[in-house]
Amino acid sequence: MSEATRWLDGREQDVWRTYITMSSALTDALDRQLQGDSKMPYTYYEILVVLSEAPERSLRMSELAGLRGSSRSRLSHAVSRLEEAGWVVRRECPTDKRGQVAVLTDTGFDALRAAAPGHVTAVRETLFDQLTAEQVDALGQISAAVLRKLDPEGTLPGNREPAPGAGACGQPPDV
Amino acid sequence: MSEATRWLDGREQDVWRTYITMSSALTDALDRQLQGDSKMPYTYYEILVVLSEAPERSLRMSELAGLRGSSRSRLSHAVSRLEEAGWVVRRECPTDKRGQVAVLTDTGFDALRAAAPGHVTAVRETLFDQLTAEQVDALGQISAAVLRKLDPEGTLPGNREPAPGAGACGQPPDV
DNA sequence: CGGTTTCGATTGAGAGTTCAACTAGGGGGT
DNA sequence: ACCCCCTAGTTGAACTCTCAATCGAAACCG
Repeated sequence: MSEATRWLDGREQDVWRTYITMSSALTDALDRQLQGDSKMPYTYYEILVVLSEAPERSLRMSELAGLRGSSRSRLSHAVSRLEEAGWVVRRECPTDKRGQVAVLTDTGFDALRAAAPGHVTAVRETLFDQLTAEQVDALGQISAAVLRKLDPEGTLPGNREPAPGAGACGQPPDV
Repeated sequence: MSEATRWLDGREQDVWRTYITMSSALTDALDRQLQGDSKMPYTYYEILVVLSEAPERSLRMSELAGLRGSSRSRLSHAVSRLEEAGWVVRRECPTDKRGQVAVLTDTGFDALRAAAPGHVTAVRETLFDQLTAEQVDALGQISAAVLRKLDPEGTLPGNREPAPGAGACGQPPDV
């Protein structure tokens, strides 16, 4: 606090402004695409993806929250909403009576399978099709470096080594 | 639509997951820092920044919305909120009776000046301090490439050539 | 064991965003 | 003038997210 602020120089300001504008425009575009085509916000899509890859297509609430870097409260609200849609159900946890387990239903899996192609196509067209192979590599390294700072423990997906079953997001949902 | 979906390969999935996780964690962190230290969400901070750089520290509502890539509705709600805080006032536009002009107040400017150091420090520590000079360059080019696709007309800040008075975001607010 | 603390999860209120109306003023064209 | 349409901006409802408060269940401890 006693240190003088290290302001950004001209180049850094340019990069920052361009990055933050691109970043919000990109998530906006993906959100709109999913909401329009599949009636689900992007954050809910991510929940379905994570569940679809989990064993038994089910996860404890707090594991799900941790994997998604979202608060317990947010997840609780979200799962309530997904339950209304019939895409997820809550079950009691057999080993811990405080716990709840979220399970992806068949309907939810179908909804995910229907939503995936449009989403992946949007990601490919807006992001990967605009970049060279070297830029894709660079983006991966840059993201990993920043993420290490934001999440030193490496609990978020995409941080540290690729997770064991890490497919997802861009893959066709497994049969 | 008749084309087969071009799914992401393993490397692309990794990059995408890492990027999207980093990106949301970064905006979350910045939002939290600003909300905690300065009682304003990041989107409102951006509005104050844009206003502070405009001539007379004032802009038409729709110009402000365009520059920020946000909807008119969103901006209208936001300005209402900023007006309650005493940071912005609305004035009628002299040349167009439909129009409204948002003007940054002195109080608003002081709030911005107070918020800037903490925000810039957070950006520097989480982003720029984690990257090499080459990576900063690469990030700028990657962001610009994706933004060209998302905003072909180049109306958003950070797209196309650096705007005339483009300082902002990382600079000490001008006296 | 009883008592306290911590943990897993939910709830409700408050704030921000989106979307679809809606109001009102400008700008042609005839 | 008049009519039609487009533009600028606002509004309210529905939805998501955050934060603080809450509650029951586990874990810990003397």
